[in-house]
Amino acid sequence: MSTYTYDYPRPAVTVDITVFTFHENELKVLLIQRKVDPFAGGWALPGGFVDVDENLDAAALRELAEETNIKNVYLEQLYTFGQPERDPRGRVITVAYFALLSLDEAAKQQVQAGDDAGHADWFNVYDLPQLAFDHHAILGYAVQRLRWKLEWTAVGFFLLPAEFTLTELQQVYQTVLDTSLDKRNFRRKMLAAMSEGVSVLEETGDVRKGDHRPAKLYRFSAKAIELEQVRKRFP
Amino acid sequence: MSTYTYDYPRPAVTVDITVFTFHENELKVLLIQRKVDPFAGGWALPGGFVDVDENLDAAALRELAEETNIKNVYLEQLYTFGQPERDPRGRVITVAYFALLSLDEAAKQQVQAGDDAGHADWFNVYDLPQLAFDHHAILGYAVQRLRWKLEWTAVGFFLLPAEFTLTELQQVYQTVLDTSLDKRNFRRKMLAAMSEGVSVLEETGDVRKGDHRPAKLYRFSAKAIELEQVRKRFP
DNA sequence: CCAAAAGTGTTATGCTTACACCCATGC
DNA sequence: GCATGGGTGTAAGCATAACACTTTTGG
Repeated sequence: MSTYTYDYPRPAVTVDITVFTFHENELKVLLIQRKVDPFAGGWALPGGFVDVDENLDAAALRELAEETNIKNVYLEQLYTFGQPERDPRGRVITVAYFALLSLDEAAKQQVQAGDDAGHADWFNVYDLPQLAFDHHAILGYAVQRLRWKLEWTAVGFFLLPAEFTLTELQQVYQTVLDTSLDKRNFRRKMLAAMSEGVSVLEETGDVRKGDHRPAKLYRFSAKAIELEQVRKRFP
Repeated sequence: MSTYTYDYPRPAVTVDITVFTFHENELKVLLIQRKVDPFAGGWALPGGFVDVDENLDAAALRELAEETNIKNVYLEQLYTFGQPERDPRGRVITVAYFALLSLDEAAKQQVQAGDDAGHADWFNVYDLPQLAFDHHAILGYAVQRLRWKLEWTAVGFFLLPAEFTLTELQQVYQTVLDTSLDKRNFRRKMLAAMSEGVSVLEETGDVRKGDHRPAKLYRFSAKAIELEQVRKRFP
């Protein structure tokens, strides 16, 4: 095997990805069961080494696809964790990512473990196993970021199927923010939300039938992705 | 010289720090003039390689001290830049930091260049030279972060001397946000700002004498650092 | 007809904004 | 006494928050 030599020691660089989705009224995160030491058999965030000629974002997407078979996620960089002791194998700096997967994408895509991972599975964020490395801290940071983004931007979009009811949307908010919300105020606020003069939500015209009164279906308007940008404090 | 060998190629990891201060009504950033290629003679953000057994934050503080003689800054991680082509010497991933230095600290500390740097100097953020590498992008990102933090938290504190007038504080806001603000509304909002039930600003009882009517001096109350946390959108 | 979830308005309060004049000092 | 920056109040409009009942469907 060929080797690579440098004048100074270099840390290894990895990416780790926290993927959230929303299913059965629970906020879920995707974990893999490690096949190899350290922490063999333990649960961890998906991730792996960054190739030398590879973008960080690309590395995150590649590792996600390789280890869990997931594609088409919303992805953003979260934070870089570099405590010297965070990996018992030596110095490993990890660039943590934050990803959101909609329920229908999650259903479509078979989440299955790749080469280095035993299993891949979804866990309720509020009921987690022990995690390898400092992944608990990374996940905590990711939850914070998710809460913040949900309050101030329209990322709820990425956690839901293309069409959804207002009650489903409210459940996402309530679960992620870990609080309960007033139904009337929630609906008014959501329906009033505008992005560049265009409503964030639009009716599809369809309804979802259930055991009781059918609920109108909505979709996020195409332009409404990062809209509703953080409000300015000084006009 | 000893060498270090690995089975797979590893990127080098650096930190780069964007240090802001406020002086003579200008928002300034600290740059160093590079002595070595690439970009010898050009201006760049201070920074350098992370030691293998060193925290990322510690690396940022060490490089800042070594290259510019600056200590006692407010420091936070900004973003990690890892485009494969961002450094002509090869793959270098940089963890960018964001730092704020108060005017009196800036005055106390002789900003002077260290080993690898020709000069260190303060530049008006709105009137910059060409920067080496992707440092212009990093700086742009840092300015965004500063604007955001100034609007939503009390970081203005870190850019001013321990005691300051409300007009000086307003000038910081106006310069950083690149806008003008209503004096009465600004004062009311600042004086009303509370953190955990305690006023963010308190009068020192002293005044600053100038050419005209003396201005009351204020300080940030000790607890008022990250206070005035981002307001919740859902009660 | 009953259970269950969907859906809907009003009022009070507090915050945000826009706006113009007097005050204290040094020269 | 005058020039200069320091300092102050109010009214209108808007967004937020609290709160309970009717509607529609399936069984």
